Amino acid sequence: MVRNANIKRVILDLAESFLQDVGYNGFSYAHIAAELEVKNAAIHYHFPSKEELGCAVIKRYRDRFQLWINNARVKDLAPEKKLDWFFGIYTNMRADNGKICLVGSLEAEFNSIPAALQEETKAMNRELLVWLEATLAEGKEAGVFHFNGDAVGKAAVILSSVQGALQMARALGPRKFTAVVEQNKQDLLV
Amino acid sequence: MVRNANIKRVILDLAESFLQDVGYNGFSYAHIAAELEVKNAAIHYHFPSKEELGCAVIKRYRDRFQLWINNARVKDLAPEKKLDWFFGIYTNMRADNGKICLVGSLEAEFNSIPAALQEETKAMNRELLVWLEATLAEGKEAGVFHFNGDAVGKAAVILSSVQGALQMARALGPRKFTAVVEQNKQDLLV
DNA sequence: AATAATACTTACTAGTTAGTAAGTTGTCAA
DNA sequence: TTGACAACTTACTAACTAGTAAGTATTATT
Repeated sequence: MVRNANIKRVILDLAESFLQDVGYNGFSYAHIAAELEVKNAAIHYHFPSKEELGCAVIKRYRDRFQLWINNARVKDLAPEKKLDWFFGIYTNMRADNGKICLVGSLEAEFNSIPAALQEETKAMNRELLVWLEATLAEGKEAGVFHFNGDAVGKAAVILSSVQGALQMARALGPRKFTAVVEQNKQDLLV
Repeated sequence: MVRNANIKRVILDLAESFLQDVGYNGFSYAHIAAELEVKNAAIHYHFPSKEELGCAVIKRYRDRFQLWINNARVKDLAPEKKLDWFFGIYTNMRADNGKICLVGSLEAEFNSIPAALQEETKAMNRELLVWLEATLAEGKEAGVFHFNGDAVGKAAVILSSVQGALQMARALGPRKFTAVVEQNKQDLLV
């Protein structure tokens, strides 16, 4: 029986969307099943436990990110264009729809999610930060980015601020997120 | 019967701690009751609904913040000392114990919390940001803070970055939070 | 045509959730 | 001493949670 060949992908899409919208503790198998007009057990057939589903979402996201940063379309960009691409990821999460990033969502609920999902979250955050550190160092070296201290500290400020800004946009409106991105760029470039 | 005269305060303390630890969807009346060695219904007696309890936590926090910023011990400080006091609030939340700020916790779960709690969260975030904007503007005027653009944008970056950094500290360790605070200070002062 | 595998549904469990209604106990004031 | 009130407990409900076991229908393979 093949009702939907991409059912596994669609479940992951929905889970990812729910994570960004209501968080890990905010959605259930019933929510996903209802969207797909199937029964709860159908979701359990594809992802036996919620922990596995959550981990699969993050694993896919990590793979996606690694594919992008190793692709020539990003790899060969100038540092300031790389940064624009990076901010674009967060902009495309649509703060205007109240979505936040996966890292922020999972870290906010960190102490009430399964251990395996905590580990995936750690790995994802590390990978994002490592790439940003390298990009900032590259840009400083090239003389296009200007900041005091090392790239490690600056990367932490930028990543945590966009993560926080997506959350802040829920309370204070999506323009708050745009303002944070613009201020970060201004801090680096002027 | 007066078993504990401060029971209401103790419930608020516990609820606040749970919010910072596991989030609104991560704790229940049963968790609070267990800590106090009473039954669930005892908590409902003091706070009929979880929504009211959540709101009461935030109201108390807002009052506390207003009291501090209107107190001479903060009001009369130099801008850079005001900022140190402000960062101190977040440092005292103890990132090393995996705690995050209330604003970040509630905004991460924003789309799955009651409307009244969303409003409290909005008000709290606004008040923090307004104070930070004024302090940054005051410091720039006095020549002790240096940043491009206006205080509104810079305040948004700083506030969202410390909010995000407390969450990031869960995945990458408490030193990540310290690094973000130090980088923010360096960006402003050097 | 028989068999096996896939992708489900039906029906269930045990645990947790917020919340309520009614009864109990201790304290205090008239 | 009586009664009112505060602060509970007991006992419950209806809804939801993740997860499972067994059965069913469709499709692919031999």
